[in-house]
Amino acid sequence: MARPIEFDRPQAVNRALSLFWRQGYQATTLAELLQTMGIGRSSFYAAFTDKRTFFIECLDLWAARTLDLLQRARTERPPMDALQDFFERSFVGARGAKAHWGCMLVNTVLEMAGVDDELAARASHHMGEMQRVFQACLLDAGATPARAEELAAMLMLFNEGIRVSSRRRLPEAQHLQPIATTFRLVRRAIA
Amino acid sequence: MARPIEFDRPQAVNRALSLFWRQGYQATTLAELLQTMGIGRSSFYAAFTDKRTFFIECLDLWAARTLDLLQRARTERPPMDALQDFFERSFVGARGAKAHWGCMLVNTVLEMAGVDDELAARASHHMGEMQRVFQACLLDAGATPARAEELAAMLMLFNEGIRVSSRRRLPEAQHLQPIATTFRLVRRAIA
DNA sequence: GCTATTGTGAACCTTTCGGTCCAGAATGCA
DNA sequence: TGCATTCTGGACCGAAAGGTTCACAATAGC
Repeated sequence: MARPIEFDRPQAVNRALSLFWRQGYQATTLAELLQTMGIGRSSFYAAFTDKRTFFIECLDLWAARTLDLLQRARTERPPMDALQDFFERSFVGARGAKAHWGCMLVNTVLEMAGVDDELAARASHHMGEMQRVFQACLLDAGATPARAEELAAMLMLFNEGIRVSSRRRLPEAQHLQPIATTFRLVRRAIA
Repeated sequence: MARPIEFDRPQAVNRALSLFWRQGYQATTLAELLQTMGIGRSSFYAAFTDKRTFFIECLDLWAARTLDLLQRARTERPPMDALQDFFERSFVGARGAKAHWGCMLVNTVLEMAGVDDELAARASHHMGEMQRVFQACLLDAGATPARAEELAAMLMLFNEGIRVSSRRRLPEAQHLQPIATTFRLVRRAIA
């Protein structure tokens, strides 16, 4: 054997993911990626094939993590609380700035639809998986199957809206109040 | 005097606007614009300064037209019907394909936030104007001022969601049903 | 019909993009 | 210690981006 990989792969991926999340695919240049990741060009191409392939890896990772977060919350609290928390966290954001980055899936759908439909479709597919978890939460909360499906579709629409809104940098009150309004209506529709 | 402008300015702007609407700012190249508009490079720069300035002109035009459409509908039907029509039209789309282009304001916010904040803020500002019209419709429909403000914020969130969803190319039923669900809830909240 | 004026097309420029290549450095093993 | 292996930094590349320049062409006024 010879020289092993010298950079911290997961850390480098994490840093790059943040860039893609914040700026999107097109606006993120290779030079920025390399600087953020702290590696050279050839190391990048040796490890990740190319920019587009690497973006897909980041996208899938983001989706897996978000899905996992939602699933875990579902085991720790009442299902509707887990859902509402998930939505509110989209604004407050665990670590400040990320609150304004929206949802990488939504960002990707809007940026790439009509430009690179394969990327857009992949992001859209992950959103479908999220919607299924919404539906499962609503079922747990006692909704009928038909009602759970209907409300899950509505919540996904709402999720998309929230993720757009969170990129607008409005006063925080303008964000949280509509969530409260919506969940009040949804909870009532289940009961 | 000498040679007057030889191309049809409004027509050229319309064609370019469609490109920007569908593909966004970054993915639309100058070469594509020129070909679609049917003019040469120097004519473009003479008439529109540069790509970014021209994009702003298109963005403002899109916003003005959409606002006008909504305002006009408000004078022709009951206010809640005008609103619901506006939302449903976002999917059905007067002329087919445009239904999948979403909302140029939403698209711009998501593409440019964190990349060109001035463009994102301008799009966001126009969305604020739309929200004020939503609010006026709700007032006309008999909501109290406080309730109208609350529901308008919720509808704007919904609008954002719908415009994202419309770019996902899902089966049409998956679109229209959540709108019906939502408006059922909103109408009940007013009464 | 001549001339001053001004819009136009095409060639050109600079920068930056994503991607390739290669010499050399750092390791594991004999 | 020396050799084979393989990862790395940086120079390099062609393509394409947005933007500029300029000679020419078409008009209006005389």
